[in-house]
Amino acid sequence: MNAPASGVRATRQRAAILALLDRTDRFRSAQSIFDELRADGHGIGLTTVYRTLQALVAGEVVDVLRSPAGESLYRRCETEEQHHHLVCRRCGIAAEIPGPVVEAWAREAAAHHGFSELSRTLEVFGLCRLCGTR
Amino acid sequence: MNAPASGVRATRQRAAILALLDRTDRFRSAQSIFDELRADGHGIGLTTVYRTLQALVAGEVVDVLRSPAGESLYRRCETEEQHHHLVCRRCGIAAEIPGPVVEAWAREAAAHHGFSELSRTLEVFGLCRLCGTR
DNA sequence: GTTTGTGCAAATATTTTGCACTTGA
DNA sequence: TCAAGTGCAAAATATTTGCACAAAC
Repeated sequence: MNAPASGVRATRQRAAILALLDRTDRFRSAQSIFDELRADGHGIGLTTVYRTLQALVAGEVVDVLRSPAGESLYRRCETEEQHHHLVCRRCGIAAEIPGPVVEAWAREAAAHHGFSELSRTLEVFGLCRLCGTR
Repeated sequence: MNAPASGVRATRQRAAILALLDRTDRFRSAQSIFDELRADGHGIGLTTVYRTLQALVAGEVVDVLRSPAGESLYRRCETEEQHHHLVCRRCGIAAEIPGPVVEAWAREAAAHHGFSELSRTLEVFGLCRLCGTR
């Protein structure tokens, strides 16, 4: 009657993805993560990259956002608290900006209109100092 | 030497799309707009729906946003001023909420981090009073 | 009559899924 | 052992594009 010890397994692929995410501070697409891992000689499939990222997002280990172009971009969270991102649309570099102000504002607006079960989406895209200069 | 009067042409299809958008207050997908027009007996192609919506967005005649599911949703703007939306994820109904607070906040954060050429994305998804009750 | 719009079919892009095989605990 | 993870190929989804034809001005 032992519980089957269900849980996440420590695989080579998962470790490689986490390691890559840890050494970058940019939002990356699944494809670009896949490409880099392949270039680094890791054997991994694109499907696995997608599935692992999905799991990491569900576990709140990484942040996702959709780029204006419609791609999902992933990055490791720096803070535990809820926050938003200021993302460079050219290089993907991002600053985390705290969100209490917007939070309060959104909650108030929602209450006013009788909305429930909110899920916010606030991402500010722009050009970072470096990319904006070029 | 007359200028070729370049501009948007008043076509049957364009009129049908605008009429539909005028008589609804929900965010609609291109596909659902297409389906309804077809059901109403209008001859129109999905491609045309996409292309027309694109043009209307460019002309700032309609608002677009991406649903959490990754679809583009379209609705006619009610106000000229910049604003955000509180969108029901079930029925697509939406309230427009003014954005000066968030605007100021975003601009400040951007300035602080040296970002330029901003484009905000703030949409709050939730369940409207009706859908939340059911 | 010329330019812009239309619509089909095909292409693209991103992400997901079926399924047989591998691997970690 | 054996449930969980992997990866290929194929499917699914949403949107765009090439091109011949039609419609607007």
